[in-house]
Amino acid sequence: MHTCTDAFDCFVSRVLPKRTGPETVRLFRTLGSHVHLKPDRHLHYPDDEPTLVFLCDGATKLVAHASDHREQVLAFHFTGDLLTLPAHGAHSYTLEALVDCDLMTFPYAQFLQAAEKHQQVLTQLLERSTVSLQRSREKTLTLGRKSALERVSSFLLSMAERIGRGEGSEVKLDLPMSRKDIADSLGLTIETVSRQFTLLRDQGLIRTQGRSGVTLLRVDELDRRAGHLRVAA
Amino acid sequence: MHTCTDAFDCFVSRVLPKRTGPETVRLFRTLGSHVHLKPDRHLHYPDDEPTLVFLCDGATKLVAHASDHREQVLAFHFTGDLLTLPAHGAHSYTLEALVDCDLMTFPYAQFLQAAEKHQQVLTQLLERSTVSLQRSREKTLTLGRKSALERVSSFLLSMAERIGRGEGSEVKLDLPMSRKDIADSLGLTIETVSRQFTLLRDQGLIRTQGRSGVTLLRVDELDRRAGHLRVAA
DNA sequence: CGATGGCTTGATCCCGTTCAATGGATGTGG
DNA sequence: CCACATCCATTGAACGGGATCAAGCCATCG
Repeated sequence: MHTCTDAFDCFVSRVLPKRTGPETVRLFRTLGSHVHLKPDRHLHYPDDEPTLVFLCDGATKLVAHASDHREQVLAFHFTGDLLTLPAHGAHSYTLEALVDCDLMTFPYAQFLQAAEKHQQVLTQLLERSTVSLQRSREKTLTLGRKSALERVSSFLLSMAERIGRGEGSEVKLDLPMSRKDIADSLGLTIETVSRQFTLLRDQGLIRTQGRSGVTLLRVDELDRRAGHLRVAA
Repeated sequence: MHTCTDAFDCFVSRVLPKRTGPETVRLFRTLGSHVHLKPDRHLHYPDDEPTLVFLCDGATKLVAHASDHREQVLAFHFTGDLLTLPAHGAHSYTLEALVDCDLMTFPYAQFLQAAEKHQQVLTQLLERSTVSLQRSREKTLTLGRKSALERVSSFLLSMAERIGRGEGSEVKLDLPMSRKDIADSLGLTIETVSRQFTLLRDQGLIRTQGRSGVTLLRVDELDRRAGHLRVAA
């Protein structure tokens, strides 16, 4: 763990307002640490206080751990995402890399204090926190009231929005997470996820290439399968 | 819907910093509306932009609606809570009163603009948003990986924290929500929730009085039943 | 090209749902 | 203040979707 100019610069340009004074930039630099994570490794952070993480490059999963070694993936994150790792309470949390990752970490309380005089940073934190909350709420609905097929359809549509490359009416995806990760995110088992992929493939809604490649062929039909109220145009 | 000094004053004292200038208070007053909701009625709000709600008094549930008339309770709120109603996307949302409620509503974007010069308000919004996110994440774990008994135990412990009255080693609860609401919050059916209540009663962990009264007799055992990693002291 | 680990497919089981009936708390009119 | 009606909660029996257990399959990498 050392301070790396590259990653920090990435943080500055993506999170701090354009015209931030050099002394403020220096303050944030003293608070932040650069960490590189290899796939399947998790971030070590103090478990008694929250940590703010900026994902400069890569993809991660935020995992909650319950008793009996059960795991639930709370969220996936991609390049440019800003996230807060909660202090451990009734459950514990880990941030794990799906691919090689570069991230900047900050002690949450100190970061907030430093940001207090810069409402643009606060506003941005609030905005991103709201987006996270919104995603988490959608996931709550998905886990609470949807069937396996609906969950997998929702997942694919959600990934399409975040990392999909549109090609005409199709959307191409290169999933950085394994079937196990998807299952842990949707409250299902590997086997069930696999069966839903097969089902969607047999219905002609998706095409799969190898382990990580997925092409969405009929987004409208997926919306319907996902149990969405409004179907995308 | 009209401007009511009482409810607004409640908002001012609970959300705005102590020394807020009268012109700022006036600005927030022009943005906010006071609404009284009777039990089972829901708040009407524009579905294309988020709304900020301060719950002056009462208890509400935030409900997400999927296709096929399925409902998922995303969160319960109690007196003093500040919450954001999202704009409708793939799903729609309603805020419904569990008991008589007084609330102040603000257009989110305008509220944020008014708050921009007052970082204490921003900080508070951020703080409350973080708490909501944290609760939502706990719920995600609960819905994704826990059994019916664990879910109901988690629910009771969570309610104990928020509206419980400790009496010695016992905690007394007066639940404002019905079994249906609890079921919709936990991704279960009324019948299953009822069965878990019976189970916990038979095991001597809780006592029930009428429909809404619950006394937690063994918090430590409930923690264990809830699948928590750490058991409360 | 062969080994490894993840993915897919199949058979059986179980927890929570569904359907159905009973029980009991709350509230109203006599 | 009690009888009754209503609605919610509880209890029971049967069903089903996804989990579990168990093989095979095939991408990916040495």
